[in-house]
Amino acid sequence: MKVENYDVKKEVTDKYSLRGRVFHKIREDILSGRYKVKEELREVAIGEEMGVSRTPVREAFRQLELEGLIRIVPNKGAYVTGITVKDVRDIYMIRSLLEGLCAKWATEHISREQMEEMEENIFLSEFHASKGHTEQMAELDNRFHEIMYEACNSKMLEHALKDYHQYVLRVRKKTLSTQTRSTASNAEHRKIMEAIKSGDGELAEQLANRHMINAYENMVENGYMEHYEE
Amino acid sequence: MKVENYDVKKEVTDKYSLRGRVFHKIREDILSGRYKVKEELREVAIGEEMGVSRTPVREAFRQLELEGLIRIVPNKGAYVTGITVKDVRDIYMIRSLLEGLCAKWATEHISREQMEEMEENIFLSEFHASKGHTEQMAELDNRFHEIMYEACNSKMLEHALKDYHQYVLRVRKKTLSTQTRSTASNAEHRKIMEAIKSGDGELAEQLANRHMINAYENMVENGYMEHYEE
DNA sequence: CCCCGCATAATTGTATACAATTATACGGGG
DNA sequence: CCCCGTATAATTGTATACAATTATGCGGGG
Repeated sequence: MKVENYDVKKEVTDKYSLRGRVFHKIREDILSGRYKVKEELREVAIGEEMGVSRTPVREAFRQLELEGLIRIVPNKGAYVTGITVKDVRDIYMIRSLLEGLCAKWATEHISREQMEEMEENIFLSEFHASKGHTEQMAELDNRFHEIMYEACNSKMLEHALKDYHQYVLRVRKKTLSTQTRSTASNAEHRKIMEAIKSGDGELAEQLANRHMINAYENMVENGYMEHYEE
Repeated sequence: MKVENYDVKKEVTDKYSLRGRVFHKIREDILSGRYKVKEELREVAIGEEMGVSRTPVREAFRQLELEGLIRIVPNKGAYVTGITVKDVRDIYMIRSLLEGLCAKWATEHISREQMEEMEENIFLSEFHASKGHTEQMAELDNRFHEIMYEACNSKMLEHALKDYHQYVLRVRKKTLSTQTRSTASNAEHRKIMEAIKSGDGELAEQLANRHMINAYENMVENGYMEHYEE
């Protein structure tokens, strides 16, 4: 039998099975903060809430554990994981390197459509920034990075970066609501885009690199790290 | 209720539940090559072989999917994933950056015991290399990297690197069996160790960086990439 | 001969029942 | 009053039953 679309690391896209729906719902609830850190998730409770049995809930748990959102203790239960201040720092350092690599590869492989979407993204970002539309700005910021992840032409790198991106998303909206940072962020996005467009991979790498460091330092300076533990 | 050992991303260590045993068994069978790439894994067959029902097998599947060893197609089945030539290349490029970062951080955080194990590891590697003990050499090579992962003092980075390491392990033994490469590899390990010991993080980073590139180029030159698809 | 449609078999998805383990409550001894 | 053991309840782990989906094989029409 033949299987197409052979991703090495496949994300959970099965939104239409019960397990898939449970997975995405719990994930949403964790990221949105409905479930607090270290809160215990009970299979029956979640199953009843969604009108399903424990079976799909348990399977969703197994996946959420490997996604890093919960931790399962055998014979005990499933607990929402916390991200420590150090974890966030480490992630940004790792991302700094990988986003740089991604920008370099994107320079070599970006398609016409992707380039257009990126330019459009920056145009819209600057527009919404001038209007103070924080919601759209956060959305566009996420999308900018995702375009780059997709453009780098590497399933492995794309998956890794989306993973980390998702991870720190719990606090990202707060960070971007700072007017000054979002303006600076937009300017950095524009420079990265221009470097990619001009075909200067080395420059794109350096800029993307620096972009992450700046974002991290801004978080620290503004005390956003206090949202995390330890 | 309190939960200790709060890893953000937890690996599957539950070896004593049925599901845990199934997980590790299937993983072994995939890595050892018993199951071929694209082979379909049937829940009942594996369950019968291990004398368990489908339930623990299914849960093990969900975890193996996110580990990237199998791919589950909804309502169809579970298939052993292949790694393409490009995937391997991408992983080595990513690892090059991350191993560098890891070496730099290890320089700052390595403990006395870890340093001793690392020196011992290199001593033993050189010994077994001179005797041509390929099995032990592969084991020690893996362990060298794991010591560094543990020494970097970052759960996030350690997890990511172990992940990638695991990933390319399917073909690693073959690579190391080349006498010349293993000698070169040992020399590189020694230099990395010495840089860490002397506290030169920048140098350790560069060496670890280069070490990965060399390992990759050696694979290509010796045609080991042909074990992969595409 | 090939292609299509339908019946049947095989396989996965989910629900439920029961077993094993762990948490909780209560009561007696110190 | 506290500590501890035991009984009970709650929760997770596994097996099984059934539903839904997909693969397979066969016969008829072209």
